[in-house]
Amino acid sequence: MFSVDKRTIAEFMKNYISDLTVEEIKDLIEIPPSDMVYSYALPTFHLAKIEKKAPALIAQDLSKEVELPEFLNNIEAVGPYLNFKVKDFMILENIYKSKDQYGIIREILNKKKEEKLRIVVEYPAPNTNKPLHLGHIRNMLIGSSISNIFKYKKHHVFEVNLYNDRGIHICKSMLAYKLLGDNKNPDKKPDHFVGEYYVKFSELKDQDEEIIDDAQEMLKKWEEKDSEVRKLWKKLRNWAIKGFEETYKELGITFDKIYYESEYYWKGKQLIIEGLKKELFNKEEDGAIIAPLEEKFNLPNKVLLRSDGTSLYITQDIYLAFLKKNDFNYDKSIYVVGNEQKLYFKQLFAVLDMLGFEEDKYHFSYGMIYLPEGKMKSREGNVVDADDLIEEVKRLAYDEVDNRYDNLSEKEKDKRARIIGMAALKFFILKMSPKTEFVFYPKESISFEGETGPYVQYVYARIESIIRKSERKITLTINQGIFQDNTELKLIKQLNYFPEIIDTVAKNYDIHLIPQYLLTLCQVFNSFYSSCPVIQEDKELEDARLLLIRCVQIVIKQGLKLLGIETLEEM
RNA sequence: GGACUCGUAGCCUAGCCUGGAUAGGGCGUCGGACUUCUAAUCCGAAAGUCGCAGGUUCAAUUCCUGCCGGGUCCGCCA
Repeated sequence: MFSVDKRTIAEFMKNYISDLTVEEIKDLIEIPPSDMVYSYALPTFHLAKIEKKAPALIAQDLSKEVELPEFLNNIEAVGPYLNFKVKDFMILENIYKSKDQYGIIREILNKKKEEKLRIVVEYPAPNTNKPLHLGHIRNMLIGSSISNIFKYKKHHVFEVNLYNDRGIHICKSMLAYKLLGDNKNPDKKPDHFVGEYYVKFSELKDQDEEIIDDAQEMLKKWEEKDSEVRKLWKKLRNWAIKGFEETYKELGITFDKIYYESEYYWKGKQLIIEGLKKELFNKEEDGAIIAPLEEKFNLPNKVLLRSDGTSLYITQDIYLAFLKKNDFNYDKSIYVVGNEQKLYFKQLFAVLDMLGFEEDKYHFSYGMIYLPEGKMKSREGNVVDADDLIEEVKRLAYDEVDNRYDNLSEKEKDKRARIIGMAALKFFILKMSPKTEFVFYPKESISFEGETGPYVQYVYARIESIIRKSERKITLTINQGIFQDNTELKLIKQLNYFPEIIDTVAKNYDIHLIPQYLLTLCQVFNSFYSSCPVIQEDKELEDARLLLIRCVQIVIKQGLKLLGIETLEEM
């Protein structure tokens, strides 16, 4: 096997270009427009400047000068570009032999040495007083996908969750339950049950502002470990978590470790006080401890400890950073949190740096999801509930399946509905750049046509169907020069980019490149599908096309797997 | 007030970090394609001052400055 990427082309061209380094050439190489079958292109504008020759002439001269290497089909000058076409068969051979490992083929072939890192990924860190919503879904999909990608790259990944399970917001649900709950057990999904009392608290507060004092009183008792309050707290918290776990299961996510804020929130205090002793921080007249970030970091100062000496959110987060390092001895720690907390994380990381905790920390921030009526706010109840949404996409998918294949068993219909519905939901969110903010229109957003998860799954199923119907066995012994059709060549071209896409995603956290890549691949496939019959008289061509479509299938399956999306052999 | 961020056809979105081939897709609209491997598909068409104005460059959607418009955040919430 031999895998060709930008670097391979650059190393080859270095033989003919003395004015630039391999690295410089590599950075110049681009991917030609999609209607061309060339895999890579070298624009000659830079060389033109150095050599004081017309770009088109340089491309011409180079094309005459170069000796075609084994891994290329041809090299051609087109205007100011020198275009390269990677040998078709080599690409298919790479995929067919390396199977699901194709995305990391360069590592396997040892062309690329990568350090194996220990990486901690923290998400979604919900509050334990209300159910998960659409924002959490985006968070979880991003968190688990980036974890999948790092795992695929053979890093040692630890997915950790953190429960914000203490504080005034928790006591609000507790108080409402105490007053109105009649000591009932949940009669629905337990996190929804708990969430109802959070909403009920708001209603109580509308009637009587002073109820907030009772919640404060309850918080005080909680901190004093009052056994009654703790008992109530434990009951509600466990219900909430039990409910969350059902949702995690639906989404297919699991965690290696769970942190509970309640178990360590006070421990950060010690670190702050030590910092104060080292004169890293300042004590205000009223007793609050402040991190001076303005001069050194050009950030607003941050309060680390309240004037009454109690912890703030950042107090415990500072401790947690040390705790995670201690637990996992990580090389890199990733926090998947929305972009509204960008400043907060800059401040947190700055404070940690001041404390000498100079680990590799990264805030993986993503854009907020808005509703047509504005920002989602749990308190006001204008949220898209995660479980409702999951149910809805499954229901919509069920109807699609039911309309097409009425005679399937209920069990099979449900299975397909689950896999297709979840694909639609996950793909819809992951195909957009994590940075993009978007408005979610509940009725229109989930579709099964166009740029969707089911569109990609459909290609997979179509291929499976062809392979099932063909009498031939898939083999690597094909006529290597047989691919002539434009759609065949474009399909093979596209297949070659998968490993480079994976690299870019791991480097830049651009998860959406995977869905975008798969869409392009599937669009080219569907084009191929309508113009090139696979099963046919010419068995030599059939064999070659069978191999080609199997390779497409391998890449689709692995690409979707990284996104937590399953494939179906029939749909 | 300050910091950050976004503005690409009627709607949604990719490309911007690292400037280069006629700015890719999708939805919707209009017109075609199921006696042939699954039409959740494909083919074609109409639709764009890449917010506006400057600047840098052989070359700007991409980099820089200013402006206009939206959003998020800004010491004792989480």
